[in-house]
Amino acid sequence: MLKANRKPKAASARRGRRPGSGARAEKAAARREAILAAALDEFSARGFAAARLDDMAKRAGVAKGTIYLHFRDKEALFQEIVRSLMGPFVGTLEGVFKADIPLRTIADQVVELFVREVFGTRRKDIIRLIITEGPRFPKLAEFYYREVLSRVFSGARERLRRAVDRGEISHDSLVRFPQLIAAPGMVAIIWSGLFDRFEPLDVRELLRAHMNILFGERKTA
Amino acid sequence: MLKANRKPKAASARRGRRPGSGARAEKAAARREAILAAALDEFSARGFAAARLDDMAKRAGVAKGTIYLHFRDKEALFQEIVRSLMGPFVGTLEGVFKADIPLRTIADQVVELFVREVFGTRRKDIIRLIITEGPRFPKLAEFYYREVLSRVFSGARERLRRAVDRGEISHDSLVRFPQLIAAPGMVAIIWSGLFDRFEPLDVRELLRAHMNILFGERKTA
Amino acid sequence: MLKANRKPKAASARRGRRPGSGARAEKAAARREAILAAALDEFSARGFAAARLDDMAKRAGVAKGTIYLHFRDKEALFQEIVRSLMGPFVGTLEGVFKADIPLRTIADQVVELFVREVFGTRRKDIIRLIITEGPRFPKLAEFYYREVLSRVFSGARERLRRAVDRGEISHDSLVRFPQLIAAPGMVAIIWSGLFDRFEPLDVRELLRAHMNILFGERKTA
Amino acid sequence: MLKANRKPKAASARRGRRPGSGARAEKAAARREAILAAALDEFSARGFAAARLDDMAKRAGVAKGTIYLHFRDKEALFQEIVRSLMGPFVGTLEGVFKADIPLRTIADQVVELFVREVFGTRRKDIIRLIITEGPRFPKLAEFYYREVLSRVFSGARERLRRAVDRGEISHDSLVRFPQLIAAPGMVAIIWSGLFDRFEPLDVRELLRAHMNILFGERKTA
DNA sequence: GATGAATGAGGGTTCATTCAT
DNA sequence: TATGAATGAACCCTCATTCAT
Repeated sequence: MLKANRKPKAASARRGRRPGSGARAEKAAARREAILAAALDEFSARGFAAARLDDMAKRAGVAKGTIYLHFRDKEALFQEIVRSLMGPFVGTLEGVFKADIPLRTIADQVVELFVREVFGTRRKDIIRLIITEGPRFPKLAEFYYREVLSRVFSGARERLRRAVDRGEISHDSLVRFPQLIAAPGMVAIIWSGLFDRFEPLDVRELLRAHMNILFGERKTA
Repeated sequence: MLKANRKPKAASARRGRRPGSGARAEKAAARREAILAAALDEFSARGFAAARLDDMAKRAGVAKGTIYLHFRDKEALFQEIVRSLMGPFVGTLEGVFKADIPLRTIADQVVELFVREVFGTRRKDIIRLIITEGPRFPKLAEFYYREVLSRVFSGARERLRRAVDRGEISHDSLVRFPQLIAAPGMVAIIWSGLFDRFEPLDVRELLRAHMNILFGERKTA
Repeated sequence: MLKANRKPKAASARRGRRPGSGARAEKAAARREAILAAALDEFSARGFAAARLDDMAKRAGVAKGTIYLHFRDKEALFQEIVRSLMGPFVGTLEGVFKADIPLRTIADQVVELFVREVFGTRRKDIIRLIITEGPRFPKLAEFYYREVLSRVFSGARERLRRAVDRGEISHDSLVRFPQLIAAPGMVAIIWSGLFDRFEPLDVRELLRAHMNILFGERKTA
Repeated sequence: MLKANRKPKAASARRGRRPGSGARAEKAAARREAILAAALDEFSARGFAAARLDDMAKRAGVAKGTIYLHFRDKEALFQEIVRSLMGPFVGTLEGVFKADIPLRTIADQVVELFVREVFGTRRKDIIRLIITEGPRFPKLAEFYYREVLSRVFSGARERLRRAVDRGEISHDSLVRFPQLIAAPGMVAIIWSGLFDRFEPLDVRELLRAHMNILFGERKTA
């Protein structure tokens, strides 16, 4: 399941199934994952249009036709990458917002989570792909909005409203515009793909500075 | 010069020259602009790779071959769009930073400038294209960094440093990371292309809220 | 291997292997040959630049894309035609020069060989193509010089030197200029493509007359 | 009139015409010649198909459209080059055959004529073009056969027949195949375009050796 | 299921030819 | 007459998708 994911092919191994079909199913699943990983590489490197199924197949160690056994077409494969990688991550973020900890601590954790679990993994590439290819893939944008953004924003807004009520913050701008919290993270991803060679960006410091402005100064972790 | 430009064909009319060659030059310039505008439409709608020169020609009312009289190839045409539209805009921004007005006023003007001169024009599309296609066009990213970003950031940093010295702001985070100022604008552009149909974003309000957080509350202009 | 070749698809039939892959390999080879033959037709008829891959594909009974499974591009296809047809022929000629027979007999055999194996086959077209397209294909000319001409001339010179030593001929002009031996053959090929409809040329007689002048009269073989 | 020709634009100047139209006609003729010369350059360098009218126009110092004022199309221009350059040369050759001099002397003169007036001038390029492009231009081949070859061969045959009658030569092979006389010259032209960089050819020596074989030894001129 | 050879539509680019000026 | 901008047909090559093995 690409690199950013866990539990690879355990499901069938845990239960005592017929070894034959189980092994076959496992192999099929492994292939599917290999294809997804290879496809992400290629999509990231070249963009949707320029990425070649031939290269993905080669990279995944399968024949070109095999891809079509797992995905209807190039577009379906592309969308499935996003689906399979971003879905699992949402829960983690929702958990942070629901934890009974000070807002400032949440901010710190979100920064660390972003740096470690997004910027440091393939999820960075996924988000970049959503940004770069999304305009041409309405269904992808919709999926991402429905399954990721709306849920994350919803959790964030809830917690922020509580923060306003409790006096942790003095205005409701962030409730109205949670985008203001996420914006520097997005910009960091864009920047890294475009301008890092001219002017590298210390993402963690960028985000910390941002959180300090939003929620008040705090010593470095 | 696409839509965001002024003075169409005045230059030749002012001087008293042979009508023939002047009219021809004018028409050539008009065609060039028509091609640029049509190309921007197509690039915006489909992305660089999927945009067809055939469609651009049709939209511009010229033959396909005519495009090659004005631009070496598809890529040169693409880069020229960015060049011709963003270049002239940099000076305006630099002027704002150099004006002898309070930082807070500058912030307001930048918001208005962005809303009116970027978000309300084709420049929004240009920036979106830089974001979406830049990763595959190193030269484009370099041009944009060199001719736009570095100059704007340089002007901004200078003014911000003065603001720190004068006590207009109490920290130097924005000097280190001018990206923090621009981030919501970028996010607004991305958002508008991806999620506006699910959740429209009031860009002016977003940016104002952001400036309020960065530089302190202020009544609406 | 075009028409000048033998043994069609026997190789795989002889051994007892999986019928599938063998048949596939055979078919692939057959297609390759069909493409080469069709391409030679088109190149001969129109010249390199004007020959269309589309026509070759149609003539070979394959799709246009199939050509690119076997040859990198139009030029590679062109060079491969020359390579595959002329290569095998060199050895035959070399053999004649090395045989322990009188020079005059060699001359007769060379005439017959040329008439039967060059002028009567596609090799005539190949040589014509080398003459007509070579100036624009330095690599082709080089290949032909290296793999064909220099080897044939080398063999010829060696035998001619021996002939001088033995007194079979009284001068060394042909050692210095083996081109003098080949010239009428080349002219015959050129003539046949340009002027045969105005004045047909009896190639065998032409070459015999030439050999008679070079090596002395002889009754017809 | 290309380089190999004389008397450029004298015709009109000699007679006392209206200066206006005369100058105009002269200029037109000069342009025509410039175009022919430029076209020969380009055709020689790239072959008929790959030669670009654009380059010819540039090289001739005229606009592209001007070419069409003098020649119907690319093909007509090509044929006209051959026509205008080879025509004048035929008479010279015919004269040599008719002169009252020994056959052996004629042979020497033909060699010198070829080396100086063909191999050392643009006529070499013309002949190469006839060889390389002729197969695709039946009308060109016909013109060349009718206006050049048949006349030259006719003159040569006549003289050779006389030579046989007089006992200057003992066989009639050359009467039947005048090509045998010309062959090394043709081969020299082909060779120079294909293989000179691998193995340069001393054309004069080649032709002298050839004539020595055909007509008997003779000291170098 | 897995393969990869085969397909053929599609698009960027070139360039001979035309024609308004 | 001369120009050269404009045209658009033509063609090479790519690559997503199919399907016989």
